[in-house]
Parts: sequence; structure tokens; C-alpha cells
Amino acid sequence: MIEQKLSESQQDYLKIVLNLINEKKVARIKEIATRKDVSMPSATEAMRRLFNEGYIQYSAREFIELTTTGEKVAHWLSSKHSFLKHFFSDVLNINEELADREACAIEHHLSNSTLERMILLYQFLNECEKNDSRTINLFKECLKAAEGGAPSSVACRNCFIARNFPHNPGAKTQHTLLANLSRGQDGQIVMLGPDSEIRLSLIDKGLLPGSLFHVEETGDADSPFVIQTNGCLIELDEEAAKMIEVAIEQPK
Amino acid sequence: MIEQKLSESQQDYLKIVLNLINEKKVARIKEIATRKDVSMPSATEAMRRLFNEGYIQYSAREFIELTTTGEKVAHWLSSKHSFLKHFFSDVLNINEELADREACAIEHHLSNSTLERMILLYQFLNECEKNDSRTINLFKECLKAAEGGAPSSVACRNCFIARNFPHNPGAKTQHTLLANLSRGQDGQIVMLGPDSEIRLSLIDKGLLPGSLFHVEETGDADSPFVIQTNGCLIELDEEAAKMIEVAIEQPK
DNA sequence: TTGCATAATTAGGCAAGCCTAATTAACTTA
DNA sequence: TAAGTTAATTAGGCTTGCCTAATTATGCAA
Repeated sequence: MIEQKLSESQQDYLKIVLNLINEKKVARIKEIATRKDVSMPSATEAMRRLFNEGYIQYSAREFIELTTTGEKVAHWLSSKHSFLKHFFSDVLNINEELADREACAIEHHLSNSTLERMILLYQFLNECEKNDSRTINLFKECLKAAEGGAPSSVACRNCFIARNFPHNPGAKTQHTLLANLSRGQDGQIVMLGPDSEIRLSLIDKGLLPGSLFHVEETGDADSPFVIQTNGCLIELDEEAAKMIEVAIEQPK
Repeated sequence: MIEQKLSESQQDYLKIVLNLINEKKVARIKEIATRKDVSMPSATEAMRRLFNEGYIQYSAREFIELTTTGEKVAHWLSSKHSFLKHFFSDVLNINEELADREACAIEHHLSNSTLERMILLYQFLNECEKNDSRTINLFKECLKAAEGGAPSSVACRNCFIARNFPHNPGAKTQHTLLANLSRGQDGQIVMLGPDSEIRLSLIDKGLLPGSLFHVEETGDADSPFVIQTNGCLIELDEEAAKMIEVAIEQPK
């Protein structure tokens, strides 16, 4: 909340200053420039700006120190960053390095209220008594399954299949596979199937859960399906069309 | 993936052009400027840039149309946006308007691989057979409880309390409340308690799940607890200290 | 204490994205 | 078809955040 007046770049500088002071007792222009991957003059200029706005104590060639405000803001930014990193790595199971980069990328853009809900989700998945870590472990299994043709993927595949064949008693009737639709029908994507490669290609095409579409052409082994979404025509081969669970208005 | 060469601002313009074409058949400078909340000259300039880079068909005072590339990219950006909006509103239960703004804010900054995992989490929570929507509903109950002193919050409060009193047989022994620690101990925050107001104040102070800290001073009803985290000293009253579940190295 | 290496700063420039004011083109309507 | 309105563009300027090259300050070593 307090940091609103700082640009993204300035926020990054401030965090770097805090980290350097914590790690090495002093923050020097050279290190700041290195960590931010900019030239030293850029770092000097940034320090001047932070000084003018009251976040650091700075005068040419002297020690750089955080003011009380600066310390508060920097600490808050760091906390947010590390929570997001935890979220990415503990919930989404993203490796540390990427988790760190992603946290950096989005930390400047999340409102506090969304952050709070992510915290609640995090706590719910990892700590809620009622779940007793059953849920997060189940999700991690699914992630593993989703990542490749690992043996455990059988579970996810079965789940997907179970939902999409009419003889499955648990199937929700208004759901089906895109491959089963006929020309002219409208629908909404509910779920992408368990094949990692196909799923990535669907994501690349912008076919994600929630997308609304209209079937232009039904295909078969030889000719592609054509659907329209967002005013764009998209072609899909049969295999892909069988990997998309959709919801439709009236059962066909 | 394709959009990497476009700046954030350009990506926004491109999406706006797509939306206008879909909604009104034509995209005009004035509307673009209005939606982006910039002046018309800025929109003109942006169109020139998008034209130079091959995303749109444009020459002064003529119709603006998307090229094939432009259409692909714009569609992909829109899809990503609307998935994120779905995620925020369906999973985190954020209202439509804020969900839309938050999606806007972070869509430019998420890698595809993180996006894929968010999709998997979304699918898992909303659609996984094994969960059968039990989990997401449970989470939404928790959200409701977390939001205010609603009657249902009793559940969450009980859950939090159950974990944090030693006579609870299910309690994980290495977890306790921050209020129970003594001076000099180190710990890590695991969970913020069920009181909405206190939780927000903790978030504001940068005390989030995952934060590492060191107890400087234990407090009581009269004097505050002081903990150090990230090189900063933070004061907490007793009530707040009782709302923070922590993990410690050795049980006290 | 002189000299050299390193750190920091100054000076001057550039691109992206925005702005306002002024101008030009295009539509509309009497 | 001439006038007035609205849309779009041009011209010129500003800020942020970066850069390189040149300069100045600092600290260590002989």
C-alpha cells in the first residue's frame, strides 16, 4: 500500500538496497548496478531519485542507508516477493529459480486484496485441517501426471476419460468432448486433457478453460476441426479435439 | 510466446483493436484512445508502431485491420486475459470488475509455463473427479469465513484453534503460536489466523506465510512483541501474536 | 607520497509513451 | 455546396529509465 508512489524500477532498487544491507552490511553502487543488471550511472541516478523521495539516505560517494519509510516499504516488498515465490514453488511446484523470476514479474502488479486471497488459498491448500494436506498432495500428483507420460498419469487420464464417456455414471451430462460436437454448436472449454504436448499446443493457440467458441466445421481423421473463438478461426486435428472437454448449452 | 516483441502498452492496444473489431466491426482511433484512456495522438502513434511491426493494416485515416500475425497474437493475449480473470473470479472468488483489472495487471508478466500450472490448478480445483468440487467449495467456505465474522467463520476459527493448542491430538508438534515463543527463538510463519482485520494488518506489515523471523522481545498485554524479519524490527500486540501460527526448529 | 586501480559521478544521448495545441481531412446537414 | 462539427494527424515537448564516454574521487601499495 505504501509503495504506490514508486515505479517498478524504483521498487526493485529499493529491494536490492535492503538485501545488500542485510547481506553485506553496506550497499554500494557497483553491487546495486550488478544486481539490477544496469550500468553504474543508472544506479547512481536511481539512488538520487530514491533519496529525493525520502526512501534512502544518500549523498555522493557516501554510505547508502534506508530511511524508516524506505525500510518499511522495502521490507514489505521483499515479503510480498517471497510469499509469491513460496506460492509458485509450494503450490504450483515451480522450481526455485523460475518461481523467483515469476514472483519478480508479477509482484508489482497485484493488489493487496488479491494477495490476501492468494495467501488464503496457500494456507488452505497447505495447512487447512479439513484438507490435512490431502488436497495439495493430490494436486501435486496431478501435476506430475500432467508433466509427462509418467506412470502415474494413468490416474489423470482415467479421470479425464471417466468424465467423457457416456457410460460413466458420474459424467456430468452437459459436458462432452469438443470432438463430439456438430457444426453450429456453441460451447465453452472446461478442461484440457492429460496429454502434455497437446495441452501446450492448445495453450499456445489460446484455447484455455473458459474460452467460448462456435463450431464452424467438424473434422475427422483427414480434415481438421475448425472453431471460432474471439473472432478468430482455429484449426484442430482430431486428436486435439478429443483432448478438450467442453460445456454446451443443450445436450446434443 | 509470439508476443514477446511487443511492449506491454502495445499488447494492450492490440487487444483493444481485436475487441473493437469483434464488437463494432471497425476500430477507430477515437475509441481506441478512449478505451486505453490516452489522447488520440498517442493512439495514432501506437497504431503506426503496430503497423511498422506488422501486426495491423493501417494508413492514415483508413480502416484499421489486424494482419494474420496480429490476429493470432491478439487472440492469444485475450485468451490469456480471460483465463486469468476466470481464475481470479472462480478460484479466488474475486468480483468480476477487480478480477478483470488484476488479470490486466499480471497478464503481461506470466510465463507460459506458469500459466500452464495455473490452468492445471484451476482444472484440478474445479473439475478433478477425485475432488468432485468438494475442495473448491470448502475453500470458498473458508474465504467467506475469512472475510468477516460470518457465522461460518467458526469452522475456520476452530480449525486454527485446534491446531494450536497442545491438547489437540492432531496438532503438529513443531507448530505453535508466535505468542508462545521466547526471546531469541527463530521461526517461520505458517499461517495467519482467522480474524480478518488482524490478518490484513499483518499482511500490511509484511508478515506473510513463509516469512522467517527472530524473536527480539516477548510481550504481554501491556508491552508489544518485537520480532525481526528481513533486517527490520516489527512490533506486534498480544492479540496479533496469537493469530500467527509458526514453525520452529526445536520444540520449545 | 606518488601513482594506479577501482568506484562513483557528470555530461550528453536515446527510445518509449505519454501530453497539449494547432492543423488538416472527412462527414453532415441545411 | 458551404459551413460547421468531429476525427485524425502533425508538431513539439516532457518524464522515466536506460546507455556510453569522460571525468573525478578514493584507497591501497610500493
